Amino acid sequence: MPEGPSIVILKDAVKMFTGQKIIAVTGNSKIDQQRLLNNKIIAFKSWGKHFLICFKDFTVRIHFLLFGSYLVNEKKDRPVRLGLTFKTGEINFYACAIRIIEEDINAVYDWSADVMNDEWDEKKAITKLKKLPGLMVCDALLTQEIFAGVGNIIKNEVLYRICVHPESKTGKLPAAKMNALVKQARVYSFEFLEWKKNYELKKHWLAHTKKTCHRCELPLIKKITGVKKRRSFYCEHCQLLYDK
DNA sequence: TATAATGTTTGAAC
DNA sequence: AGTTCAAACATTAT
Repeated sequence: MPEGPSIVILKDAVKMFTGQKIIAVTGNSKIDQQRLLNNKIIAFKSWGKHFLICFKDFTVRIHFLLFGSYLVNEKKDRPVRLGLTFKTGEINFYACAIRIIEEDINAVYDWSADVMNDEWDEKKAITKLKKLPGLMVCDALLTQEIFAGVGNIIKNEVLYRICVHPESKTGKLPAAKMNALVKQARVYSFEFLEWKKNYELKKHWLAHTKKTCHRCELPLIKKITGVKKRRSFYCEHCQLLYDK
C-alpha cells in the first residue's frame, strides 16, 4: 500500500467527503475517536507516506506501514482500525498506525521535502544530501526528511534508471548524478502514480524483483544494502559505484 | 504452507 | 547520552 503516489490516489478517492461531517466513528484505534464525531473535515492532505485528515483544531495522521489498507464504501473481513461514516458514504482503514497531531501541520511538515508536493524543492534536497556525504544513496532515498514518499520500489527503480549503484556515497556522486537522483525521485514517483492508477505498476518495473538487466542481459544482483537493510536490485555492470 | 515483503516506532543493549 | 539493533505490528501474494 505505501509509497507516496499511493497516498495521492487515496486523497483522490476520498475527496468527495471534504467538508462533510463525520456522523459515526468505529474501529480499534486507540486515538480519542469521540473527538472526530460530529466534526467536519476541512481537507485531506498528504506528506510523503502520511495521509492527513484535517479538522479545525487538529489533524489525524494515518500511516499504512507495510500492510495497511483502506476501502471506500466497502468493508473487508479484518478488524477495522478506524471507520468514518458520512451522510453519503464511509471510509474504512485497516492495519495502519494512527495518531492525532495537535500542532499546526504547517509547523510539523516540511512540504518541500515531499516528492509528490508542488512545493518539492530539488535544491533543498541537494543541500540536505551534501550535509550527509557518507550516506549511501540507497539509504538517502529512503530518508523521509529528504525524499518523503519514496519507498523501496521507487528507490530501486530510480537508481537503476540513473545507473548509480545503491552503495554509492552521496558525497562521491558526480554533480550530474546528484542532479539526476533528485530529479528522478520526483519524475519516477509521478510515473508510478499513473501506472498505479492504471493497475499496471509491476509491468513497468525494470529492476525491483527482476532477475536480468535489460540493458546488458547480465543477472541483476539482489542484496540487502545500507543501514536501513532493505533489499536492492541492481546491475553491477550498468550501475556505477561511486564511493571513492 | 511457509516465507517474504511497497515501513516505522519503540525500547533494550551497547 | 548518543547510537545501534532487534522486536513488534499486521496482511497477503507467491
